[in-house]
Amino acid sequence: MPKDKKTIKKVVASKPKKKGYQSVKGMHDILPKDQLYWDKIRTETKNLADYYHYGRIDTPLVEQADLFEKGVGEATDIVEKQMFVLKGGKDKLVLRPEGTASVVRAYLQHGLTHRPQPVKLYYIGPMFRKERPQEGRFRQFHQAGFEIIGDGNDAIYDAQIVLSCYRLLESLKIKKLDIQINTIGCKACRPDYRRRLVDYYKKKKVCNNCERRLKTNPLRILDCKDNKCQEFKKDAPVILDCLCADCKSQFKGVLEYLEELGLPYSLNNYLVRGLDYYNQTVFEIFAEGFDGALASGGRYDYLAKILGGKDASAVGVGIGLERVIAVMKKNEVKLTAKQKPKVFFIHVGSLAKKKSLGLIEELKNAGVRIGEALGKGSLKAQLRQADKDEAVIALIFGQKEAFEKSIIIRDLATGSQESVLLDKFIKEVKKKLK
RNA sequence: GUGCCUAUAGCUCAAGGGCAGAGCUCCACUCUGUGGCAGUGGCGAUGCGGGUUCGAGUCCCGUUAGGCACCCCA
Repeated sequence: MPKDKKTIKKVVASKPKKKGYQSVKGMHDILPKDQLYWDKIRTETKNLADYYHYGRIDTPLVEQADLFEKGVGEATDIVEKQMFVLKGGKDKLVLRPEGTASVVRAYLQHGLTHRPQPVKLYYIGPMFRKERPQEGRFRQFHQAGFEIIGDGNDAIYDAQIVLSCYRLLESLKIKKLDIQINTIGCKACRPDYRRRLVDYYKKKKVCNNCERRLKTNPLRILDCKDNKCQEFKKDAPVILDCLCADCKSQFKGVLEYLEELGLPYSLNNYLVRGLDYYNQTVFEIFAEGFDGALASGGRYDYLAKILGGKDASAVGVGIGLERVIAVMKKNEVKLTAKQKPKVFFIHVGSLAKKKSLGLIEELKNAGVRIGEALGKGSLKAQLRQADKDEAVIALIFGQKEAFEKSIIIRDLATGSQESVLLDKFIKEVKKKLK
């Protein structure tokens, strides 16, 4: 009986269980089409790192939760609620939410403290934070990072980190870069500033969020978006007035180096960072095409000590690669795609098909890159493919050719073709390509 | 984590509660060993699970994913 077509379809379709799997929230596949961007980023990062002598370091994706709780800060959102905690086992393990703590851990663990200081390292890899995803913010995302560890808090290292990051973004054709920079003082002077800030804001009617920030992280009040809070900001104490002599001269030094380099920076006394380990220099880099920061970093002189190691001043930066790619796409940065092969191999018939893999090997050994559609049966389909791939010449190898030990070389633009013997066809192909 | 918006074919988009459609892509044929162009045909979808209804892509609830604004951050 011709029952309703739709009903039949539904019954059939619903039989084989569910529809299928999809990648989990905030985690994405990177398809071949997008690998162009990633290749570009990887090569530019490596080139720059080689030039400035950063050694590559890869640390595990999984670390002790402790490392970040101590390092990044117990009260930060990242640690408090954004870490992926692994179930099972007696240790509390987490997927790393950022790179710096791991790098410092490795620095201490492997005695890099006994290498010539400073130790300069770079990394590139995935990080994990359990946030609500939106554009430029994912649960698995990638960062490239540069770190300079050891040898005191010389301002020239801060400048070199900013420079490295800036040049990398430049090499990726990201335009209208804006470096925002600030200092947040040190153990000696920050508490003083913090106190003055709290005293000031305690008397104001700040928004609910800032009410909370007042207790957890008062410096954060400074970048509140609430209108009233913005107003209060005008008369709020300024960090620069509270700096100790060392912090003052350190910051001055950083700015002087940046000026010497001609890097365009703007002073932003309201810039603070969310991670606890920062001190003195903090900076973020912005570009047209994305609202948030593309990269951010700063000095973290206390981290090594916090992690139980010896004192080691350090400065570093992390670059959000998905954000970089978002900007590259908006700027329509052109990437040179891998050149398509100009020669296309076509087989006809089973005998020829049998010999085709071997022939292609010969061409490969001779350095001729080749396109093919070996699984397709008809000559027509293969030629159509050759056309789509924008091949210049086609090599047609059929039953007859297999017997005669020859092959047809066809010029795809003109349609003219000739048969040549197999022992000299490679030479002919190379001649045609010139 | 909070609030709001969205979800139809591989892609871009249609369909007043009443037969799920188009363009592009892909595949095939016209042309059985010769491509592009053209013509013809084909594959292929209402994210998932419930509910209301004679009838749901359309209305309601839940869920998953995406986006926006927060929070926060790369």
